[in-house]
Amino acid sequence: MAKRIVSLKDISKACGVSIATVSKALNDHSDISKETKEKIREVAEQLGYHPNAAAQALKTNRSNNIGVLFVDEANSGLTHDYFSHVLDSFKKKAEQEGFDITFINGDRTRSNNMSYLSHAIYRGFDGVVIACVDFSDPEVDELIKSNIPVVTIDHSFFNRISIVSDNIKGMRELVTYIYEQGHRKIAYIHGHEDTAVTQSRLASFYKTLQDLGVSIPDEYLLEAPYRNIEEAKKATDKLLDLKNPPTCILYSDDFAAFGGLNAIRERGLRIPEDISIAGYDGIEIARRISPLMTTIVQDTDRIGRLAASKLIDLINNPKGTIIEQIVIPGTLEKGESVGRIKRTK
Amino acid sequence: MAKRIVSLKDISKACGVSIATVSKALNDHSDISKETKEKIREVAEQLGYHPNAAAQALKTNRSNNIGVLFVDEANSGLTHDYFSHVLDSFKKKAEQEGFDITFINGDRTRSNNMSYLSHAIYRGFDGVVIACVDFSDPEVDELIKSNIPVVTIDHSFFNRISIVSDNIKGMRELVTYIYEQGHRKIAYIHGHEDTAVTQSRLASFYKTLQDLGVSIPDEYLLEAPYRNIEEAKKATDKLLDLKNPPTCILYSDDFAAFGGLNAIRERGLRIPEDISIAGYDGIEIARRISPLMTTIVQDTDRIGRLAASKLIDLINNPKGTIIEQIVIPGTLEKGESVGRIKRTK
DNA sequence: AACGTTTTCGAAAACGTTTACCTAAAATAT
DNA sequence: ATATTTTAGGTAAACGTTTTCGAAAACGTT
Repeated sequence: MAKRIVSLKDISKACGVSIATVSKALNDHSDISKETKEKIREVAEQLGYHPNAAAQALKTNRSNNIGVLFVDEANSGLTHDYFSHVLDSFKKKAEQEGFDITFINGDRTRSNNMSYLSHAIYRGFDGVVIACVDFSDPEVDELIKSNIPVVTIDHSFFNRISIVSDNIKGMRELVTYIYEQGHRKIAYIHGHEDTAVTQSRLASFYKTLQDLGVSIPDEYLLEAPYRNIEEAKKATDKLLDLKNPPTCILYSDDFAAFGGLNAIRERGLRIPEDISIAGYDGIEIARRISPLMTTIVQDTDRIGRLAASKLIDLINNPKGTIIEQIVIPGTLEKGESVGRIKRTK
Repeated sequence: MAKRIVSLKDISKACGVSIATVSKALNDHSDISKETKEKIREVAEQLGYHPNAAAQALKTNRSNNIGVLFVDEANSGLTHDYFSHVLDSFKKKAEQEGFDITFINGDRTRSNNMSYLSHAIYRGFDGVVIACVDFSDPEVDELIKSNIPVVTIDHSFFNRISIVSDNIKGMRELVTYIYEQGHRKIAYIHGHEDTAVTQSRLASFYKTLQDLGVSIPDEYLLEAPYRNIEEAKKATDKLLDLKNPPTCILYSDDFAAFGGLNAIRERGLRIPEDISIAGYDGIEIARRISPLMTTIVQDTDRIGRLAASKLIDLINNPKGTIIEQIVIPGTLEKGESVGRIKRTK
């Protein structure tokens, strides 16, 4: 870097005023005259001045930087459809409000090892958003319990703001719709049981069926990892091999549902004529190719935006911001992968 | 934040040594005795000391932070399959090397407006990686021409390191394979013409056909935005309506190819029996559902990793790092969406 | 015993800001 | 005319580091 970086001092010298005056002028304080301000701004521009985030952060204890912890089972929230959309929306909102986004280091192998919290303190994040992660991780817990403003997504903690997709309502609507199409033999290949998301959906699945007066055999419930086409296919095969197979299969997500689709097509069965399937999430591809997937479209845009906006509220007003759990409803996308069954009673 | 942040000074007081000694001990300098180092580290740990990135950056002019500029036409590199995978790989490598990743603000509407370069200077990024962007944007140009270490992805600039996917070879292999399957009437619905990627593929498409002695009518070439299922479908319809329709259609990417698939299925045609299609990128879903897409799998993992590793080389050794354009080959995934045509000569 | 060398540490400046407090002049009020 | 307030700007400390330089102490060598 041959180029020296131009600082307030350079401007102050060029303008014949003090450094303080320059700082105040650039920050539009009221105790600097209009003329001086203009002069200083002009010179700053001309000299190619850029403020120095590090110095500002050091002095003000404000980094204008938000830490993001997005990790999924596969250790990459980035390539995860649902979370990448949430993150994208979060990022847009945060940027509008003048914040930058930095990832909280997910690599546990590096030499200079730091816990999530250490990392957040080190970088001086004004706040942190957490999602898509093993919330039982003690490091995550440490971060959440710290005094850094935090918002969690799809998992709630005591006395912390969270934004969660309404899995209860989503699952209820989905199951009800399927029921209304005449299905009574409904299977569910759900995700890993120890996540809050799975638990909500599973509970709602049971509850809805019970309310509808439908009872299903235990063998209709299987577990397969989220977003895993292969495992979902295997589970589907198991269901199809049952003496009394289901007429409709729910999956943990749209991706997994494609695994089911593979299994079903491999047997020469048709969707939805011979068997129905439904996904969850509403990722683009599922809503664009045939058979259009019956699914719950999660409002990733709103989730991300709200997470950012609540976090920023919390940053700017730690005492005054109400701590709440915000539930964002999804919408049923009927699609065409669930067919109508004539009930002969 | 009621909690005072513990600094070197606190440690120095607790240990009865100077701040300088603490700093040196923590940084493992050779002029501090083993005993003192141990003592200091112990106290630091016990006091819950965390270094302050801002202070370090201010003093050393090193932020250990890399700026990422990933913007596509839809203004979100994050939800873009190809780029999110590249970014994910980049991030992993960078984190291993002790760097954090911060997005260079993409929002041009915010009040505190800054150019990309301003933003990079403001944050003191040690380096910058650019991809997925309108490279004709003057702001991008300004950033690239600056003296900040930079690596670009999928676009090359004079005297700058770039990592590019081998679109020439990829397209050649794809077209050659299709040719070998007997196709002579090959159409190409390509992406927007002013990107380097499109130009490479298009040139290779022409060249390969010429080498193979195949000539195709102008009407076989259409443009549709990348990753746009709707537009790809429309373009496909146009091709299918031709008096002399193609037997195989290439798309700008796998996503667009699904648009073609829709158009084709809507007419009751079968893939690949009645018509063949091929995508590009090799995104997961295309390789997992039937018909398995014939496509070129881009090595996103290697592209991201190399971009990070070259950028870090450049950061650590600005003079000594060779400036080169690294070309990463993709691999042909034969899939099953391109069928064999019996040639009756 | 005298000298040189090595080891270990500290003092202080510097990085680029912000801000509490001060001062001098100008404007206003009495 | 003086007293008071307002305006405009400056001084200097502080944020938490790193690093240069110097100095004292310990050690080794003749």
